[in-house]
Amino acid sequence: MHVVLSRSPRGVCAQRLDDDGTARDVAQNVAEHDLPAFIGRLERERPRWVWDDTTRWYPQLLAAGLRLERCVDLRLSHAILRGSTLTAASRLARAPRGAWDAATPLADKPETHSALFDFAVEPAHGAGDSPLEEFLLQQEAIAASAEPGRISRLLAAESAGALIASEMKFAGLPWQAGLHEELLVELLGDRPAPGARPARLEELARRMREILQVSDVNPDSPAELLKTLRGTGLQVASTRSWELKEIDHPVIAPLLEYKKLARLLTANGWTWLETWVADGRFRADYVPGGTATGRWGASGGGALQLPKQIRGAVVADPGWKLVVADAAQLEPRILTALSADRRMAEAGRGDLYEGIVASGAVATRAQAKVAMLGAMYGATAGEGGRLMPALTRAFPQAIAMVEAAARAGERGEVVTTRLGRSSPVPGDEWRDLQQAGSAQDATEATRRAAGGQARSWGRFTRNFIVQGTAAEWALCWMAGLRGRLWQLGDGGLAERPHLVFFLHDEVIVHTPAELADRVVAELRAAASDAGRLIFGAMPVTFPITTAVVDNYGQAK
DNA sequence: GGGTCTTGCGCG
DNA sequence: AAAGCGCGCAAGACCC
Repeated sequence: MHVVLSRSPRGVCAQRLDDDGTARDVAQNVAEHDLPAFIGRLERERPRWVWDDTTRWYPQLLAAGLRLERCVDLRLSHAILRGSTLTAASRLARAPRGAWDAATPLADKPETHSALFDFAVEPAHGAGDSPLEEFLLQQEAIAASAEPGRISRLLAAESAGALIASEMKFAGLPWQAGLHEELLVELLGDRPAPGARPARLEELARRMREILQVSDVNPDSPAELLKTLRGTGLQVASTRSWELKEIDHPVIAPLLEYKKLARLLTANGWTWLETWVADGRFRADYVPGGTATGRWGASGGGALQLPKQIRGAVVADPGWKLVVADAAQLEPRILTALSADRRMAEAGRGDLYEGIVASGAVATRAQAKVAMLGAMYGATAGEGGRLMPALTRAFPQAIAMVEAAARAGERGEVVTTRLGRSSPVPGDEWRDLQQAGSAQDATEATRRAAGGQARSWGRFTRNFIVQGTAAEWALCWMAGLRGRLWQLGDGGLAERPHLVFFLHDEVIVHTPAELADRVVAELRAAASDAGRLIFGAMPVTFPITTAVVDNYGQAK
C-alpha cells in the first residue's frame, strides 16, 4: 500500500492507494496536529509514504517520536526519472520543465513560492503538479522502462537515503565540545580576540618575517604572500602547499605549518564549534542526491570534510560504542563488477591492489593504486598516465568500459550508472564550442580549446559511471543496514543502534556497547546484500573494514 | 556596502 | 606520486 500525503490550506490530505495505483478509498483530511498520531497508526500496515520532499515531512515526525520504514521522495525520484536514459521515452521525461524540476529542496523555498499546493500562484503548471498525479506519472515511467527492476531499486534506495539523512540530523553525531577546545588550545594557543591571530600562528608569522628578513608578511593573503616570496627571490607560481613542498628553503616549513593550522582555525575552530555543535551533537545538513553522480552533498558545517585532526572529538556516549566501517577499495571493485572483468574480479578476491601486482600488470601496490585511480579519473600524464598501457593489457575488459564512457562524453552523449542514473547533458556553452571547433574555418586555437573541453567532459563521464554506481552501492548498503539496525534494539531511534555519519563509502553507527559485535555482523551482511542487489550473482566481493571504538580518531 | 569570483584546502 | 574525478567552505580579491 502507498499513502500519498499532500498539504493544502485546509490541512493534510492522505490518499491510500492499492499496489496497482487505484484509490483504496476517499482521501482523508487530517489536521496538522493530528498528523503524527495518524501516521503512527497507519505505519503498522507498513505502507510506503509518498510525499513531495522528505525534508518537509519527516523532521517533525521524528521530533514527535516516530520512525518510518519507507517512503517515496517524489522530488528526488523525479530528478532521476527526468534524466535517466532508461525512462527517456516516458511522458514524465518528455514534459516541459515544471515545479518538480526545482533545483533546490522544496523546504528551502518560502511557502508562497511553491507552486505545488497553490495552483493560483502559478496557474501555468496546472493541476498535473499534485503529488498524487506526479506519483502516478512516475509509476507509469517506471513500468514502461526498459529496466523497471533497476530503476525502481534506485528510487527506493534514493528515498531510503532521504529518510536516513533526516534521521542522522535528528540523532546527531556525538561531539565533545570540551575535547575539541582542548585540541584547539593545544595546537593554536588560547582562543584569540576577534580578528586577532592565536599565539601559535603569530609565532609562526614572526619566524617567517625573521627568515625572510622582511618587516611584514601576511600568510593569510595568497596575493601578498606570493609577492613577498618572489621579492626574496623564490621562484613560485602559486602558494599552494603541494607546490611549496617542492622548494628547499627555511621559510617553507613554518609556512606550511601556518597554512595547516590556519585552515583548522577558519574551518573547524571555535566559531565552527559554536555554530554547529549543541547539546553534545553535531547536526549536519546532508543533501541526498546533491551531486550529479548521486553522491550526497552537505550544506553548512562541512559534514563531508571533517579533518582527521579533530575526529577525536567524536566520542560515543557512556556505555555506547562507535562502529566505524568503510567499503575497502569500493570504486575499483565497482569498476570490476560493472565491466564483469573476470581477471580483475580474480585480482580482487583479497586486497585488490596486491592482486593487481600478483597479476603482473605493475610492480608495486602503490603503482597498482595510482594506475587504478588513473583508469577511473582519466589520467593522461605523470605516473598514472604511464601505467595505463600495462593496466590495459592486463585488464582489457575493464579498461574498455571506462574508455567507452569517456568517448561517449567527448561526443556529448549521456552515460548511465548500473541502476539507471544518467549523467547531465553538457550545457549550451559546451555545444557551442564543439560546433565552433569542428567548423571548416575554425582557428587552431579554437580547435584546441574544443578538444580540451571535449576530453574534460569525457573524464567526467568516465568517472561518472564508476562514482555514480558506487554511490548506488553505498545507498543500498545503508538502506539495508538501517533496517537491520532497527531490528537490533527497542525503543526510539536514538535508543537503538543507529547511523550517525555517512561519507561516500564509510558509515558510523552509534550503538550500545553490548550490541557492537552484532552491528559489525549486520554491516557485513548488508554489504553483501548490496552487491547482489545491484550486480546479481557477479563474483565480485565488497569487503568491509570495521573498527569498534570510543572515538572516531581511533579508527584507521 | 554588497554581491560574485578566485584561491586554497578539507574530504572521498 | 601527481595534480586525473566529485564536492563545500572561508577568506581575500575584485567589481559595482
